[in-house]
Amino acid sequence: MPKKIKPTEAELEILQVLWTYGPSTVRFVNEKLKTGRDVGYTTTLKVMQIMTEKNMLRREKSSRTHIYEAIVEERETKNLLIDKFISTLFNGSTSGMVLQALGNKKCSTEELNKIRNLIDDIESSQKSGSHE
Amino acid sequence: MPKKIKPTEAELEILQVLWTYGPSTVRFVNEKLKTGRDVGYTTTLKVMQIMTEKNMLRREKSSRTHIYEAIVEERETKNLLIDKFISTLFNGSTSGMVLQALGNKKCSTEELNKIRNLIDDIESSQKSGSHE
DNA sequence: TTTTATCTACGAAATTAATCGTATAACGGA
DNA sequence: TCCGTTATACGATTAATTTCGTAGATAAAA
Repeated sequence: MPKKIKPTEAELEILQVLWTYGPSTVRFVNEKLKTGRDVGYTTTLKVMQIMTEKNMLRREKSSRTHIYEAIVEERETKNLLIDKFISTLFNGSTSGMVLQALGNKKCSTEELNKIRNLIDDIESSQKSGSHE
Repeated sequence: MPKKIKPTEAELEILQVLWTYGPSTVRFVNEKLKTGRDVGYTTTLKVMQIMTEKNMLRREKSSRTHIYEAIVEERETKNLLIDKFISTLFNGSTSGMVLQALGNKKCSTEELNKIRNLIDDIESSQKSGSHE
């Protein structure tokens, strides 16, 4: 099998920064984290070093200031996390979770339309049946 | 403010059982958990006792076999968890998460229709504007 | 060239979670 | 009544996570 992906809370925050902004320095990541909560520089450094050991990040250390990049794939990782979330909290029902999420938070009309279009796509491709 | 809800993994599993099946014994909950993974009876007991101390569960101890019931409200708790999930992993974009969830897992046509209907409802109530 | 600021490395404390062993009490059937 | 089963209580351990202080190296500024 490939690999077990089980990032901790702190690791997820860091991954999200790296996925969003691309390869970054510890300083940059720490600044981003600090917008949400209080966290020291060396704390972030340490976690990122550990993540590198775990092969979740890759590090470019040619210059004194290292640049970190996420190795773990964004889509794949998030899919796994969503799966787990849904199976633990919604007895495996994707629609159950989606219904609650949509009922809960407000989306713009535009966003809702995007979702509707996706649903249309899924349904039509299901009807045309073809694949499995 | 009301209360902080931050259940651990193990606690969430237990809550989900209690939400799904209603007030239950430790034995029952443990049986349910064991369908997914290996976990000892006293482990489950201990966690449920701790949850009771934390006021997440209420316990009826009139008979020798205690009955536990979730105090924390299902919808509210799940909303908080979804919020956190979305803000950590999708930079706060509900639609981003929903799109990925739908793209990821398969839903039945019926489920997709339920979602579509919900979207319709939301949009029409947004147009009629009225409230707030 | 000093001094000051900024990095990484590293160790280790503090916290939090999860797991289980053992003790003890109560119940139920033979 | 006696024994095996099933409960809860509780302590303790293990493991994982998070946090940060300090040291030493390098760069930049004065």
